[in-house]
Amino acid sequence: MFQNWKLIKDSPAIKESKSPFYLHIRDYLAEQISNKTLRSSDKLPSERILSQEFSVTRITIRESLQQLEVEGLLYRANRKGWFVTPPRIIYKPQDNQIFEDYVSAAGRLPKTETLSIALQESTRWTEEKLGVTAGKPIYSIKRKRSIDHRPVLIEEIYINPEFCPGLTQQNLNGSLTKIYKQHYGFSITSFALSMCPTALTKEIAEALEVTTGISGIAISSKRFDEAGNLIEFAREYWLHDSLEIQFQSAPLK
Amino acid sequence: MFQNWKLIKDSPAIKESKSPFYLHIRDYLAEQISNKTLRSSDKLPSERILSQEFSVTRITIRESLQQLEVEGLLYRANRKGWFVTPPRIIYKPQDNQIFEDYVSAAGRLPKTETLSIALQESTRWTEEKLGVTAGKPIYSIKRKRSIDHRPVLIEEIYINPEFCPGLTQQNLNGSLTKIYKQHYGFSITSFALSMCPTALTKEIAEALEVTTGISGIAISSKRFDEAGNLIEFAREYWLHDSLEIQFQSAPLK
DNA sequence: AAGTGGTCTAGACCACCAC
DNA sequence: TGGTGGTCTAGACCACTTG
Repeated sequence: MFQNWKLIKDSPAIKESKSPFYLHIRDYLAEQISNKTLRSSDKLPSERILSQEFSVTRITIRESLQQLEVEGLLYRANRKGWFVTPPRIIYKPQDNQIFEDYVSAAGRLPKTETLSIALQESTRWTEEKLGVTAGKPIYSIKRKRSIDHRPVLIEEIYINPEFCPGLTQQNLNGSLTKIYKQHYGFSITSFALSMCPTALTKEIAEALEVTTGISGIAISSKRFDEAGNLIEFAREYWLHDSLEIQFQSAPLK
Repeated sequence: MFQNWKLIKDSPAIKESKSPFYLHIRDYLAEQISNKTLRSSDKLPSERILSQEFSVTRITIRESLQQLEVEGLLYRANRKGWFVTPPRIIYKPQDNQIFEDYVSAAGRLPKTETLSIALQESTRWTEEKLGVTAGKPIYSIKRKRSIDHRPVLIEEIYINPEFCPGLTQQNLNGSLTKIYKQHYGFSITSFALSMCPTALTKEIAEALEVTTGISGIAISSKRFDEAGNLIEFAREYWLHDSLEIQFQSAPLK
């Protein structure tokens, strides 16, 4: 499979191209992905093998791999190796769609796993975000969501228990929106989002089984019911390579 | 200013912390930014100076700096050095606001510079995106936009000349929307956007005076007039550290 | 001309993972 | 236990920027 990977560093074509050799390796690997020699989720040979193949040091091959990581073509599972990134999922904020639904609609397999749930005292920070008096209890939920068995986001949700007492009794490995509707009789009808490229912290990266410090997208949201009550404040941390955000203005009048 | 930057690698606190030393340096520098010892747009000492200060090799200090770059706290101007990143600008796609307006409204200085403009033959790619028959002429414009004298995005715009003949005669260092309105009598009333984290190519990075391959946000858009005509197709490449995207659902009924 | 970041070599030891 | 990626040392030469 990885035979005949030859890219000659001292060949005239490369010497006169002026771009550094690690970018030639990058192009070479990108081509393998593009022509499907390397397919979605394939594991690459180890860094040491690759550095032998291309006759460079590990530092150089790592620059090529990191470049492809930034581009979203490759990812690494912490200490497990390098893999070809699966296609991005399309996220349409204005549709206010449920994760399970839009992932399934794309022909992929969604999964939500609850990492922790607690009824804890509101801090000054959650007080500010959620509008609950400091010291009062709020629900704090942490979940991990995967697509085709690859973890793609961690979310932290803070919920005002006034609107959904006994929430901890529910099965939270699905849509909160549905639980609100079925068990508490209200709907989420409006929301505000903020999306920001950031780096994934150690804690988030470990939960997603990726290397600390790679880039991600942080999405903060506030969600309201019909009456305008602020029900929850949430933060999602997505792998940067898993997401494409689409937006359309209101249709023509 | 950079005196007394001491962080002792072999101190017990750091040794027992388990995290790699380059992250301690990262934390140290992040703290200097947070407490305003290092301020927006300040230049850092050179990598060699920093590596002496912290008693590590350049490779290690570069890992710290690159980490802060991914987080958006530092940026580097190509071969000029490392600088503290200015605050992000907030971008609200649904407002369909003009760059000059939302940057000014944030108390910052916008600037648009036209890099090139041409009436060229439509390719298969632009044909597909713009719906113009291949071989027919289309306007192709490339612009650079800055905030407070820092280039933050490059945009490539492809326009169907059927709706705005003689466009090249206009001053394009401002809002195209305004030109459409004033000179051609139509308005942009709907649009579709797609936003995607990517890496900046060599060409884009050079135009923005940053290092090739750093992460960015690619925003593709199609914009339509009142009658639903597709006027233009555009691609913007933003520095990832310059942008926060905000979105709000329709107000309550 | 001096200094900067960009690229690269040739090693090393470690923590962790799969077998 | 052997191999992986993660971290780090101690250098080097180059292209480019700044004075």
